[in-house]
Amino acid sequence: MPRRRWVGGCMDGRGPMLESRTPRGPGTVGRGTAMSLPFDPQEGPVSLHALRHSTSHIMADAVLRLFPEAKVAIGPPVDHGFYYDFELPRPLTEEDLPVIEEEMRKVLAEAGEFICSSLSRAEAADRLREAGQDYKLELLDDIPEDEGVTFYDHGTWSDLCEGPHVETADQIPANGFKLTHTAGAYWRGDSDKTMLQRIYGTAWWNRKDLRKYLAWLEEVQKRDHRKLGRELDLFSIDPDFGAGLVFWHPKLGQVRRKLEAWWWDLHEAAGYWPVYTPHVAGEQVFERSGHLENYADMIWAPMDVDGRPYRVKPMNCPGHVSIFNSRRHSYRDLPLKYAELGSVYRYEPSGTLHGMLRVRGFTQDDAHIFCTPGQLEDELVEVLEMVDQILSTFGYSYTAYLATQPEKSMGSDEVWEHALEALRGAAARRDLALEEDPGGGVFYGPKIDFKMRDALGREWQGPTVQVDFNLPERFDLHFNDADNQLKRPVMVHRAIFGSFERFVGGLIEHFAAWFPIWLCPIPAAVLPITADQEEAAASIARILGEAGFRTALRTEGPLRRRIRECEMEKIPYMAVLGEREVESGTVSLRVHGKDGQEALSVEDFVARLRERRDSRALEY
RNA sequence: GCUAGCGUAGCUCAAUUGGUAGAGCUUCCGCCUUGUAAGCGGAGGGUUAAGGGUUCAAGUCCCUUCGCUAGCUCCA
Repeated sequence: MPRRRWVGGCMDGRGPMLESRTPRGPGTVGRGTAMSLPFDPQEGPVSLHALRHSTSHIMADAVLRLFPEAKVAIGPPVDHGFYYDFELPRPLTEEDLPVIEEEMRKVLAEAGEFICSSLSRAEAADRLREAGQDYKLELLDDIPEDEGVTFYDHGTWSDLCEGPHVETADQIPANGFKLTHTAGAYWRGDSDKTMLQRIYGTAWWNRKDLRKYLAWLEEVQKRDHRKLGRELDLFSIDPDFGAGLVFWHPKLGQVRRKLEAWWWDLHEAAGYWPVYTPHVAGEQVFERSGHLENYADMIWAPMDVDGRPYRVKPMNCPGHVSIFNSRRHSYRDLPLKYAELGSVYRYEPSGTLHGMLRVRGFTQDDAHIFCTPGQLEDELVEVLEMVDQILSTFGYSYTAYLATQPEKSMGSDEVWEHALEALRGAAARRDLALEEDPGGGVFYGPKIDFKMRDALGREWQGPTVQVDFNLPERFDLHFNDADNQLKRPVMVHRAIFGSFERFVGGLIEHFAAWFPIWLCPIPAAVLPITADQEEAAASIARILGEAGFRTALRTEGPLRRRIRECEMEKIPYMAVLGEREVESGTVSLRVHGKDGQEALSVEDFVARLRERRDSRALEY
């Protein structure tokens, strides 16, 4: 939640944040991906937050002038801007936005001061009823009896609102805001309630900041993994096969292979064992696991095999549990760590699908740790270590959130306490700061979720480490302890990439598809200037290929054109070969993102590629 | 799933008030022999997402289905 700072106006408005709820929202680029834009800490003398909130009032005023019969709902500030929800006589189109903006400038010219006033509930209700503002009346009803009711007025506009706002309309720059898009939004975020029309806008202290933000948005669009995926032939989705099912094309397949190989290396070194489990299972498995009961909506419909219902797996855990349960375990066996790149299928509503980021079939980098309660903390330390190693390799910074016991949960308080202690203890040993998310845990156990920040400052849902009390109970897991008593093992569920689809989709945007050498599908191109250098070029390409670097040998067409083509294909290294180079046994190296060229020997070129690859360097 | 919008060649886009589809790039074939982000010429390519309807006539209007986009709800 963005920090709220008081700015001007009066202090009456201490009620619930009528309009300032929704930390999620707008800034979300690419829906449903759990990304949200960072809140810009750069604030002027008056809070940007207040500026945006006030701009949303100005917009509501303008909309009511254009549509006098409109009803208003809520209009909070959000990351980078604001929105306001309306019930309108007709659907809005893109063409309406400039018209509303124009009207806003007129409102701005006459708005004057933002005045806050405290009203009695009766007065407030009268005022809203008179205005026919039913949604606001509903909000009024929800304000607790012991809290004050405030209105914010400017010009002829009056709105039930907690504030805070700017002091006068003069503080809102006429060239610092822009309406960006419209969308549907349920009243109170409830899919059973009316669908309202939401208008999103962005607002800044000046034109320069606005332009900077718009340029940033443009960059976001340029990096959209769907756009790059098409342009660079990375992946596709074929409606004949089904929405939300991803085809990894050769170049992206190569990226994934490298990730997988590295992932397995790390896991083997950490004592995980690879396991493989079936993609379908008799329905009773998911009945017993509780998935059918708790996640019925996301499990694909059953298929009939010999008169018995089978399901495509939505999770890998029951499979790993089955392996664990296939024999008796001594405490000496523990911890047991099973790892699988497990493909799962989940039904996601059609409207939520989004490129590789939100799909219906995906592969998790899944692993389950079965251990004794006493081993839990050590195991968690190791997981946190691996999380850090993996995320920092890509240059992601991250924040960790500890989700504690929710109201509805299973397992004794004692068990929860032990697990939380282990999570906290592990974090402390790693010097990992934990943001608390009280009550945010899943019903079956506490967890640490990571949010990672990408090159554009956007937040993505990252790794997760969850302690699970549910499955060991449901599948009656046990091990024989040193005192010859059968005991319940603790089960830890963890994924670091999350899913390859989402993670790699994110990587495409994070790197703008300029993958580091160790992942880059085609790290180098060799370009002979004329046919006379073709033979030498082919030999260099062969040397690079033997060293493990896929290399493009491009001989057709003018050099300038080939360079352009390689640049557009995002090949970071281009070795140009002319008469001079062949004579001296060098290449003229053109490196993406660097000006000019450097001459170096073929050996040095290979050495440089090796160094970048083996160190998993982020720079070329 | 919901609200709104969209679906024209492999890609990016055109097609006056309904009058039977056009460009650039890509691809292919020639020519050009290239010094650091587009050399020149020619050719090929579309049952306008699919199906149905209105009309003398539908890319354009209506309906259904599929898919996509912005959000909402939900999620790895």
